[in-house]
Amino acid sequence: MSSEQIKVLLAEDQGMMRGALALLLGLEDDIEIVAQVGNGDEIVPTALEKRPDVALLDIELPGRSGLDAAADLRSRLPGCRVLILTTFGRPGYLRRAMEAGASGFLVKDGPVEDLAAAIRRVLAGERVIDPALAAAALSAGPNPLTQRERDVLTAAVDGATVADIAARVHLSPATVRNYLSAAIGKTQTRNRMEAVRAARQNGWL
Amino acid sequence: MSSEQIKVLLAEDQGMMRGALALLLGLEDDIEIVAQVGNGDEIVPTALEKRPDVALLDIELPGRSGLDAAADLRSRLPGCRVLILTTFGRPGYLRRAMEAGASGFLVKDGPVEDLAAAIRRVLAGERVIDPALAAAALSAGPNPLTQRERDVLTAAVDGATVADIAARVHLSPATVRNYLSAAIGKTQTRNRMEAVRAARQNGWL
DNA sequence: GGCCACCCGTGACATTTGTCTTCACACACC
DNA sequence: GGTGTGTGAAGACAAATGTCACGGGTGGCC
Repeated sequence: MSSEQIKVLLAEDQGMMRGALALLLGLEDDIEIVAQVGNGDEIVPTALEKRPDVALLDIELPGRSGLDAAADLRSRLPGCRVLILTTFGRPGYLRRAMEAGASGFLVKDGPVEDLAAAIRRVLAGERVIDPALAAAALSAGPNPLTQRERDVLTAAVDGATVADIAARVHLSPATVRNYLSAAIGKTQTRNRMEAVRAARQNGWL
Repeated sequence: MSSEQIKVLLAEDQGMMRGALALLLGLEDDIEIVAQVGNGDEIVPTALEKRPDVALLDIELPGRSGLDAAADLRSRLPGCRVLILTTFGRPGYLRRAMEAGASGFLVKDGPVEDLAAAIRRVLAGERVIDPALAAAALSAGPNPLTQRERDVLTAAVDGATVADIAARVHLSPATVRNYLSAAIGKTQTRNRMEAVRAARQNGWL
C-alpha cells in the first residue's frame, strides 16, 4: 500500500529540473512524489493539504524563499522533514537552513544518486550535510550585518542609486549612505557592488 | 544495433541536472548518451572522439562557453547538430546561438518531455525554437555594444574600480571611463551596475 | 579622397559615493 | 545608573564616477 511509501513534496522553479527530479524519484520503489510546486508561496498550503513526509526545497524561488517556507513548515507541519536542495552552497544558507529546522542540505552539483539516499536518511532521523560545506559554514562565522544593513544592501543589488534605495526603504539618503558604509566595512570590501557580492557569496542576504 | 540509436553528447555543469537528464534520455529507446561533460573545454575533443549525432549544450559552463564551442563544433564536426539548453532565454543568446549554427534553442523552464522530442526534431533537420523567445530576440535588435565596450563591461561585473578595469584590459583609466559612459548611454541606464544588468539581460556579454 | 565607425587618450566638470564625526533615541544587559 | 548596540539623521570632506569636448590614429566603404 501507499502507506509504505515516502511521500515527497518537490519545490523547484526550473521546470526541467523539477520534472527530471520528479521522474527520477518516482522510479524509486519506496518514494512517491505527492506534489510539485514551482513557487515559494505554494509550499506551505500544498504541504498542509498533501502532508508529505519530506519536503525537498530549492532556496531561490519566485515568491517566497525556500528558507522562509522551511521555518514555517517546521512549525505548521512538524512531522514533515525539510531537505534543502540548492544550486550553490553558501555558508550562510546552510546556517540559516539549520536555524530554520532543516534536516538536510544538498547542493545540486552532486550526483543524482545522493538524492534518494538523502531522502531516506533524513526520514530515518539523520542529518544530511556535506562535510566540506559544514566546515566552511563554521569557519565563515555568523552574519555580521544588522537587519537594516541587509535591507539597504538588498535594495542596492540592481544598481540603484542612494536616492532609489532611500525611497525603497523609507530612509533618509544620508542614513542610507551610513548603512552602506557600515556594510562595506563589515564585508571588508571597497564599494557597494563588492559588498553585495561578498554578502551574497556568504549567504548573508 | 546501436546504429539505430541517436548518439547524444551532453554538456552541463550542474552535476545533478546532468545526471538527471542523462538518466531520463537514456530511458528513451532511440536515444543513447555517448558522452557527458561538465566543462566547456571538453566539448569539442570529446565530440571528435565520440562523434555524436546531437550535442546538447548548456551556455554558462566553466571553461569555454557553450556558444563558442557550438561554433567550433559546427566547423569541425558538421554532421553533428547542436541543441542549446540554457537556464534563461536571453534574446542575445538565441541570436548568438543561431549565428553559431545551432539547430535548436531550449530553455530549462520548459517541461522535460520537450527535450527528447526536440532531439528527434533537430536530427530530422528541423529547427526548434520557442516562438515567444524568437519574437523577443527579433524585437530586441542586435547588440549595440562594440567589442571594447563589452570587454570593459565584463571586467566591471564584480564591482571592480576604474583602476582595476584599466589594469585588466590594459587601457588608460580615462579611456575606461569613456567606454563605460558609452555603454551606459547605449543601454539607457544610469550607472555601470545597471548597464551590466541590462547587457546581461539581453545576452550582450 | 571623403565619410564613418571604432579605437585610444586627455582634461575639465558636476555629481555621486564612501568616510568620519557628531548627535539623539530606544532598548537590553549588568 | 552606566554601557553597549541598533536605529535614524546631518554635515563636511576626499575620492570615485559619469559626462563632455576634444584630440589623433586606423581601417572599411562608396
